Amino acid sequence: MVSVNPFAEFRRECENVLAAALKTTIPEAKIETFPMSKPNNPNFGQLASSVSFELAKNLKKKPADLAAQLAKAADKTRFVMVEKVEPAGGYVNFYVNFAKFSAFTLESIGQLGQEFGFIKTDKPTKIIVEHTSVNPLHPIHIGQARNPMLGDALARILSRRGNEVSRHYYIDDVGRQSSVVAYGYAKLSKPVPDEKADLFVGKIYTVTACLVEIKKLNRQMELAKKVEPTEEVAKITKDLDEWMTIAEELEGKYPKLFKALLEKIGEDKNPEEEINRLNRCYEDGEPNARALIREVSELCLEGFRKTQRKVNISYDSWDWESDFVWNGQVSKVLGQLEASGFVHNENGVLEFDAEKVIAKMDLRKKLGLREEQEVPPLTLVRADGTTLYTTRDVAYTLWKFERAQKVVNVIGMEQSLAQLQLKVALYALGLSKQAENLVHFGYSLVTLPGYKMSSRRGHYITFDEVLDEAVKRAYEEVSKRSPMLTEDEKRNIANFVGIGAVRYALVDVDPGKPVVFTWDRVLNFETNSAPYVQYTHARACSILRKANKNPENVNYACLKENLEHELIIAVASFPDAFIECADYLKPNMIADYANALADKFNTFYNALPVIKAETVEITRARLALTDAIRTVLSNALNLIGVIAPDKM
RNA sequence: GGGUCCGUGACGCAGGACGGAUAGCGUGUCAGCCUUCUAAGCUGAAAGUCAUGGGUUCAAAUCCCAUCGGACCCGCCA
Repeated sequence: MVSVNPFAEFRRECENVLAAALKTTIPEAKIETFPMSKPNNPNFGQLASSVSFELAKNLKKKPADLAAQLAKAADKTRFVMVEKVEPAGGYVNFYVNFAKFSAFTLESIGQLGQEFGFIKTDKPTKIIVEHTSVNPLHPIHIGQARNPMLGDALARILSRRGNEVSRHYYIDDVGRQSSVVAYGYAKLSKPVPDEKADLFVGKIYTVTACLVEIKKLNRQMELAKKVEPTEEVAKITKDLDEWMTIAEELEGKYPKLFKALLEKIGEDKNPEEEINRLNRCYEDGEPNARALIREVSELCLEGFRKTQRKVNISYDSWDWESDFVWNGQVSKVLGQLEASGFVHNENGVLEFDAEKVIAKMDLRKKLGLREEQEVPPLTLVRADGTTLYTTRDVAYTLWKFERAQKVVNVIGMEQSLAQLQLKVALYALGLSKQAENLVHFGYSLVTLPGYKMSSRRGHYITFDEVLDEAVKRAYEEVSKRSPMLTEDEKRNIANFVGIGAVRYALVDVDPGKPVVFTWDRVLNFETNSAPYVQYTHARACSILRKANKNPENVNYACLKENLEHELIIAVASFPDAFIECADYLKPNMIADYANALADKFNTFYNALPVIKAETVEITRARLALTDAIRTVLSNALNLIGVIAPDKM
């Protein structure tokens, strides 16, 4: 007998037993679903129901008496995987028949192998997962890296769930920052990078942005002094101080580049204006602007792609934001929004009245908003006629929904409001179905101790740096722990250990919680890390390798130890964990699951011999168990994009 | 000012959608375990008002309200 979800079979049997018992004892009680939970103590069995507490209320009886009654009424002749049913403390406890359940579970895992646990959904859906989408201005920094780690894990998980998943990278090349970097790049006469391209572009961006900002502040200062000298001047002075400090830092870090840009930008009276003009030309699709901005963006993306290859992440589609402006889809959607009646002109700019839509369509509850919570309006178009990010995102979202039924946007929490307004815009356009299938998967920022990372200020640690350091540290570890390995082996191990450690560390924490970046957090090679789980997997492989035989005619009944039973339950529950993590989008759960299973296996490993077990029969059964654990660890790691090695 | 998210041993975290039995794990501290399948490991000890105060309930870390503390948002930025 093979099952895709062994534990669920057991649970179903318990439910049936309980339902039948209830029918014979208290036929008048109507209970649709039985509350079933895993007791935290194995002495209470493998599943427990607190149904008696609920019944007690209406029947005015003691829960303990009801539990006893129900347990007694359980029809033993129908038991397959249930061993016994016992009342305790008001609960009805179900004990699994391990002789049968172990066989059932381990044979299922043996049969299904790499597919075990990946239960397919009843309704396969086309899903677009948009993730990363770092602006093509600077290298991906460690704060932003949380995004692809989560996004890729989500894509893997949803795809394993049986959906048709497409991974999209949205290239935001229309924003004003793109014009900033392009302006600096042009001023330097389009230099050829002498280092990784995104790093190179990032330097130009930071220095240009800084110099332009200072120039702008200086001009504002002069104006402010003429009119109202006090408050305004103080604020500008403060900003100016900050940017001057940054300028000093940048000059120290990249003296040549700084000097060159200072000189070139100095030629322009008002760089701000030049940049705005470039931005306008780009949106208009003017050929020179197009060529220039696309060139810098491509340069930067070239660097991104290298980084992505390192971490084994790929995309099915690279979507240029500018395409939606140029092909008229943005203006088309603007027209539709205007026609919806929720857009008005306010001092020359177009505003979308999200609040009005919500009130009129009675969306507050649907959107999970409180009664009194108001949603601010969204500006769609600037006075100069250029569009804003969210406006363009509406057009992009419509495009996505032409290709998928569901869209998951992996975007930082700080954009929650914009994502909400985007959704409201879909409602305004009469696209309720799409709006409901638009998911904002938000996550909190990664900060540096003391301050926020800021690309514009050049304050960041790049993802590449972290990965390189991780691999370097992993190499030192391997060399120390396994000096006998060949150089190639060490390098290979260092690579998947280092990268795995970083991936795991960024996926492991609840996305809603902020992470303060420290090296030892990301480069953890001990318990609760990818290396720990990888190591455990390698250990299991090692045993199987040394045993050198495929167990046949296994007598699973000789797995009698508590540790073995716990492991059986743990692996049998993997499908449940997978379903939950897929349907509730909880990638971090998989990391926890893998770590918990590894913990249990390591305890088992230290306590009970496999190859040198008391009898050959036990060895065979334990090998089967070890093999199942190996499979499940590997499948779990696979979901979060971490390699499960045979050896390390 | 308004809103969203968060607050769990010294530190870092899990559990929270769906309320149930003594709240898990790691780091650090202390005491141990390599002639036995990989010590990136394991065993044991000390360490908790689950931010605070109310409420709902037979039962609250979990649900509701308030307060305090932290992060983020409220832009003709993205």
